[in-house]
Amino acid sequence: MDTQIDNILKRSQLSVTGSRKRILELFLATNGGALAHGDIEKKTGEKFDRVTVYRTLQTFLEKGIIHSIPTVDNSVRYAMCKEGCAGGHHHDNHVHFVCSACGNTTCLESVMIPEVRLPEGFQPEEFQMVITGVCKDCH
Amino acid sequence: MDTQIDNILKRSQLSVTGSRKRILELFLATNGGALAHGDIEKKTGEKFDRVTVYRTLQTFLEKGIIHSIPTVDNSVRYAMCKEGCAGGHHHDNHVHFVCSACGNTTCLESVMIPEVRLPEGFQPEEFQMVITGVCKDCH
DNA sequence: GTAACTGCAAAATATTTGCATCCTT
DNA sequence: AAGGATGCAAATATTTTGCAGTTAC
Repeated sequence: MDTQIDNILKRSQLSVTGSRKRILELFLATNGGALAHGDIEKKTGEKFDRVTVYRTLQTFLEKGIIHSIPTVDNSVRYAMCKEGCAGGHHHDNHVHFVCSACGNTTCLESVMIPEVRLPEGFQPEEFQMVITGVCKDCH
Repeated sequence: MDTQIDNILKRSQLSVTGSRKRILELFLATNGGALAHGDIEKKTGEKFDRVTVYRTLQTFLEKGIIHSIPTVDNSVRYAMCKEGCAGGHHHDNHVHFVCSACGNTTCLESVMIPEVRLPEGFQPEEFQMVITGVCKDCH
């Protein structure tokens, strides 16, 4: 019997392997939160080679299973894509919230990015909005 | 006689030195555009030590002369702060546009970030909005 | 069995730190 | 003159690449 995780991988034509399952599981467990590369190494229990994590993230990114989130600090963070995200093209039009207290990034699924009017000549393709502040857990 | 550049540095209680002037000049010349660390090394004519660039950017950031811009790719980019940005606290509430063709980042000073309504318990402090697409020069 | 994935080693990059020297005030 | 800034060397950290061994299908 296939689990949800297996299905996600198969849908993207990826082999179902231990590390992929573990990492995907972590993303699901984080539930909308964002993970940096370092988080993944820690939270999986340091079982994988760092290289495998890099490659797995890269693969997930290409297949559209996860997307990267822009942050003001250097860190690159990833979060699971919701339905509607096909490989490459994301309709990831919700707001990301970075907590300055706990450092966690949350996808605010309920908050859509509002429309903006761009100056003449600018052709938008993708919108990203990041709000920094104090999240509801650190309040 | 003091130039604009000298004034900016003095206002932030920084010594007026060659590298700082050069880097600041570059930011002014970029006119709202954003620079990645690599751009600065290139465009100044490779005159400085890489370390100096790192430290200068760090200093400018602390003094509030520049701010960092979040991007979806890993790169960290910086742009000049406008008046109203004191050290640490920026009122940098305009939209940033990243061109997928030429790679340049532009501050769209005329485009304000619209208000959004956050879920209960989230206390916003800073808003960042990044739009990716094709800029007016690459159109 | 074959193609794809992983882990190890090592290379290539990027960033930080220490310290002696030089420049700004 | 004194403190801060720079440049060099080197230590760290991060990310990428090659390849042989292993695993999924």
